[in-house]
Amino acid sequence: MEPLVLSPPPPAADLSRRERERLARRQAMLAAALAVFAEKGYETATVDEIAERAEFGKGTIYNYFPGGKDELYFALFEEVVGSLHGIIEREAPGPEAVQTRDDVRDGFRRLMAGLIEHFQANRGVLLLFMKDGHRMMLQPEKMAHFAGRFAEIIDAMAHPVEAAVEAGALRPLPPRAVAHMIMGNVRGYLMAEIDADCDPTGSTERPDFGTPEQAADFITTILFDGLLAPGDASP
Amino acid sequence: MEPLVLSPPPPAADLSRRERERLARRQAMLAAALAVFAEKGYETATVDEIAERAEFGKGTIYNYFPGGKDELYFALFEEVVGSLHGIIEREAPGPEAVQTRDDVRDGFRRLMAGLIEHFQANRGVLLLFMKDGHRMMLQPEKMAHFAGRFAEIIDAMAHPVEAAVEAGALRPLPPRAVAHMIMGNVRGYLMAEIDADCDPTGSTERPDFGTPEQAADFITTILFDGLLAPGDASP
DNA sequence: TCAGAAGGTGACCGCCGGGTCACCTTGTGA
DNA sequence: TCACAAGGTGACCCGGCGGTCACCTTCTGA
Repeated sequence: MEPLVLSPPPPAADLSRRERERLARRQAMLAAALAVFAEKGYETATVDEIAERAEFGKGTIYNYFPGGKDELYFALFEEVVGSLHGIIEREAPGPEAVQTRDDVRDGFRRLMAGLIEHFQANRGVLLLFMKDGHRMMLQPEKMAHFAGRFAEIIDAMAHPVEAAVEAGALRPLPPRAVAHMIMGNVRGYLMAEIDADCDPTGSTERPDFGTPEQAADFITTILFDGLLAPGDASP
Repeated sequence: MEPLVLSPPPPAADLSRRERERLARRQAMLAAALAVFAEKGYETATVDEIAERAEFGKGTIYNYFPGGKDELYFALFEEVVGSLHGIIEREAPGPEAVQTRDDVRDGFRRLMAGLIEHFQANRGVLLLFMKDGHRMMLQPEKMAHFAGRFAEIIDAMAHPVEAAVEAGALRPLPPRAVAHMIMGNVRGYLMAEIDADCDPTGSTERPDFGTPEQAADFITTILFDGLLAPGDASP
């Protein structure tokens, strides 16, 4: 079993043994739930299997997550969206680092490499999003919440884009649309990799750039430099 | 209810009335199934609802699709993958139309506009893919089939890319990887549009280029010309 | 008009999985 | 060692859904 993101109790200091154990069990359940959701998708995953994989009785799951399957899923979603947000805030280039074309190019290349590395190490997380991200549009009240969280992430990415546009280093395009594109391409690359892994026949093309750095280079070349062969200045 | 793709009986000529009616009913069932699958996703969709929306009894569905839910889904998938393939084969620029940088740029811009237009008019189709495309990785024998179909689509798109690379109009990058990126960006744009539509709060950014032409322009600019502000020749 | 075929129908079956709760295990303090 | 509390457990309940089939409607041809 992979380690998964699932921060080990982040402010875990000075708690009674009881409380620490309770927290640890909670984490174990979330880890099992992530694995099962990622593998089966929300609908097909069963609480029984989550309980079994976490090595608890089904009832115990409901002690920790009275909301059952739903609550497990949403708790995971929060952790995941939080870590994604964290990576972007931490690794995105600041306004001072996007003044020149070379800087902005390199800044985003590094950010993308970081995202790819993170999600390669935590596939379950990505699959969780990809397989069931759309399922929650069925509950309007939750949809609003998730839309908000996603918007935060896009915003975090759009800020350096906007700064770069203002500095004249990037084309004057809508920053959030550009942020969307960048995120979408990282996601697309990761999904292609996962598809290739799942495909026993090998007819799905495996991206032939193995390391996060190579993948980020590829995406950066296309998105920032453009597909067209270099010649005189672009239009 | 939208018209949906679902080709009206393509070689519908000279059939007995019985046969024509049977075909028409089959199409109606597929259309209903597409609507329900797109709305609910495969797992959540019920055969009862498909039957109800098609205005048939549940048993009748099983007369036409003995395999039940699965068979309906896969029949749809075939239709959809076929139409996608058709669009690409029809609208992709031929080898003679990708010799110069301007030609290849414009050729792909038009192809992308065509894809976007098609999927905007047939949202259900896109959602069908997006929501449940990954579900079938659970059945290895079917997974192989779908991987093959997807590979065909990527291939169809990779051919003009390869020709353009050979002509020196595009950077020398792996053609299939590039094809993947182009498809991925079209898909990403469409998904963003759908997300925005589904989001009642409006906190999801709506892409502010309404027509397929504008959207294709945006994607073309980024993918082909690059995000970096034009200056001296790109690296 | 009627007999028979073709085929649509929905009540019904059985399974499956989310959620509950009475029971029992484990750990604690006296 | 015992009594009690804390809390983990899984057998059980029940609603929902995929799939079936005996029935009935409808259409056809004589």
